[in-house]
Amino acid sequence: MASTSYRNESTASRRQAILQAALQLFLSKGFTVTTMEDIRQLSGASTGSIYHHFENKEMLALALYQEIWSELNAVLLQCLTEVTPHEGVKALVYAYIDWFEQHPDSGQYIVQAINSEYLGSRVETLRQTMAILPQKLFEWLTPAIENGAVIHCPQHLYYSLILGPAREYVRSWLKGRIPGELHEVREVLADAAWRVIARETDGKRGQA
Amino acid sequence: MASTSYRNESTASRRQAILQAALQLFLSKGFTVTTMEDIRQLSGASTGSIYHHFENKEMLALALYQEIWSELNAVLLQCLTEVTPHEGVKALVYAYIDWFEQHPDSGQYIVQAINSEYLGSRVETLRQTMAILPQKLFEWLTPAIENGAVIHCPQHLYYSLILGPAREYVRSWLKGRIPGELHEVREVLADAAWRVIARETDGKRGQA
Amino acid sequence: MASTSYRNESTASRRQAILQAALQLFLSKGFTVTTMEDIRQLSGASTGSIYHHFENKEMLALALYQEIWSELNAVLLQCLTEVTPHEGVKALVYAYIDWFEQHPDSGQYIVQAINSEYLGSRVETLRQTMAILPQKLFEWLTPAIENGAVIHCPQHLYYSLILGPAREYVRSWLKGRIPGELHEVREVLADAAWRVIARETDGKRGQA
Amino acid sequence: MASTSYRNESTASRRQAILQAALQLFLSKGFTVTTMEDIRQLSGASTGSIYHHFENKEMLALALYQEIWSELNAVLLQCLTEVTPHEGVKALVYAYIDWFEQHPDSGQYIVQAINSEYLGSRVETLRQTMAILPQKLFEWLTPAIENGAVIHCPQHLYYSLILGPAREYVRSWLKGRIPGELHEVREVLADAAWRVIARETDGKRGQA
DNA sequence: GATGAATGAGCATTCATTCAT
DNA sequence: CATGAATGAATGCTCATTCAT
Repeated sequence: MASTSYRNESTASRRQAILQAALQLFLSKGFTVTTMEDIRQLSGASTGSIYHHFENKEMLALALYQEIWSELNAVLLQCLTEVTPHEGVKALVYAYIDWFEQHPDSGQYIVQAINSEYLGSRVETLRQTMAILPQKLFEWLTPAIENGAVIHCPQHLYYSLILGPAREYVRSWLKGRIPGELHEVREVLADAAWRVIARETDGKRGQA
Repeated sequence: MASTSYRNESTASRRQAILQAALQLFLSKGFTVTTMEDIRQLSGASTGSIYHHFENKEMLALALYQEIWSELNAVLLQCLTEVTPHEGVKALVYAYIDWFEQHPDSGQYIVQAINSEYLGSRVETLRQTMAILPQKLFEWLTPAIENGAVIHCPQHLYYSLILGPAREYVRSWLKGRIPGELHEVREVLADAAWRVIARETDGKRGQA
Repeated sequence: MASTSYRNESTASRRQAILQAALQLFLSKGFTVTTMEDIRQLSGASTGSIYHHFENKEMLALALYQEIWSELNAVLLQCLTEVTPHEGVKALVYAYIDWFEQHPDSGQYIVQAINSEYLGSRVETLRQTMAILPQKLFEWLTPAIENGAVIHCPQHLYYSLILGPAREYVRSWLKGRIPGELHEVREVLADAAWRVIARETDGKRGQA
Repeated sequence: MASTSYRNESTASRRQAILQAALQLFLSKGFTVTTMEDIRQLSGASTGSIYHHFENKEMLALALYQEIWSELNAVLLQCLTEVTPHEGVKALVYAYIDWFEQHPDSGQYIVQAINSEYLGSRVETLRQTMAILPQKLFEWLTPAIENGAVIHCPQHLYYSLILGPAREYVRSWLKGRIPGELHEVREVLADAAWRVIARETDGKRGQA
């Protein structure tokens, strides 16, 4: 019983146990079909405890989303401490891909939950949280843009240009449509990401 | 049937009304969230009548799938009466694309239902029905294969080679990811379909 | 299909088919649990046809009771044509026992149905029908009572005295509590029945 | 529990209230005809509460059976603390009869429920529970059997020999077929029970 | 007489949520 | 913070019965 981490009875991890159980159930059965009773049993928490930590089922799904997104976000934000834009961008793509490879369940959830109806109504709440990274990224890139190392384009596009391809690839990989391991394509995607936003003087660009 | 004015639903179409209501609801709310009461109200049928026609909710979803698939199937099978393989294959792709453009709701349903959990258990029942067309297609192609007009390859591949690209494109279009109208790509896809299976004597093949 | 008599499509036997199906189902599943749909399937009749012949489920159970009771009654009434009381009484017991041995299902039904709740409200209707035999029996015995061959006692007791023991025995036999065949006890019960009501001059009576 | 005045049902007795309501309804209307709504109204519990305590209607009937059987069992087991076999056996019969006289409803239920279809499938579950008493009885009798005070016979027969007649009598009394009060026959049945299993030296046995 | 589609009240059961302890 | 009994609206489904053809 005490072997699985999410059934640890310590106060702090009770919340985590619930989130962990919800994650597994939402992924395997879907949000609608998963009952609070399912979550109660798998998490080892009592009904009341679940409602103490989360307002209701929908908010639990939302909290799960935010929890996961924060983790990923933290990992990505750390890349913005790299000294050169080239290194930073490559680190970003590497980190993005590595994180999904190491957390396929969490990754699966944030990829599919955002499109689901049950979070639809709360999506506004998420916008703020999710706007942080693109903003930070732009701020971090600003010096490079100003000194001409990076192309000049609408602010919100940098994020899509850099992580868009990786995101698309990860999505397909999660759906099982792409065999193999994610890290095999890290370098290709990272190089591409840099080439897309780098202002280059030679003719390499034409090959992309 | 039409003699009594207060019967706005003829016996034959009551079943259709239920299927039509179910289709709209399953698409807009999802299978699980849709209640039999929803279907009852939208279709105008009574609870008992729905259960008279369909064993239960799951079987209603299955029947809806089969009904739609049969329609599409009939349209496609008719193409196999074309005199030349070239015309037949092009007709097939045209018909496939046109049908989805004219029946986006039905199309949406059969595309997403097959992957859903609620039909999962009954999918075996569908296999038989769905195996008809590939088989008929192969039989129809056999003369052309034997006289060398069409390439020789494993039997079950012809269907995928001919309709696979169209299917993939339609899927994306249904998800709203591709703007524009479907029929704009009919010709391209139809030509490609023929080129893929045609045994050609000149060097055109290399360009594909 | 035509092999079992109760699925014969001829108009006359349609009613019988329904009764036969109801009998089997009421015995095996019980009245409440048996559905009209069960009866419809086993009888081969349509829903409407069942309701054409019987007002509702309760009345069907009642009609079944009366039908069976009439059969048994007819058999017993015929015994009252025997010339001597002794022969008549013995014939009565013999007929009673033989009928139950030959119609265990019908017998089971009339034995248990009379105690059930669902016929309770209609039992009054049955009283009249069921009062015929005791009355006829008394009338038939009257000459013998008057000439002293048969004891004198309250009118309604003759029936119980004569057929009571056989009835009790048959009841137990039907419940499977008594092994063996019914006719093995015919003679014992028949003799006892006569001895109970016969006015005898010797001392045999004391042994009973 | 008693501190808040508006809680007329203490937590512990809510379950009992449901069982009590079910008992009365099952006896008066029968299991099939009794609805959960009936039970809800009579017990004062909410629908959800009933299902919180009992898995479903069938399991409620089963729990009721076990609850009652346990009570009777406890009473009977206590008799096995009597010092002499003679006293113990008499106490057993007395206790059996007294319990049924004091709890005619509970008694009625366990007598008829065991033969009903709705418990049929769960009867296996009951076997274990019900095998306890005969086993304990045998163990308690063992010394007396070994020292010759009690006859030697197959183990499982002792229970039937001692309580069989009382059980049969109680059954008839419950059906209303036997007038009078149960305790009037306690002594006769208790004496008989002892005489049946006692190994006696004089000729009294022949009179039984 | 026969058919079977249609009806709708009724039932067992589920489940998110509340709240006293 | 934790517990779990309690709540009751909602849901899928059943089934006796009706009725147009």
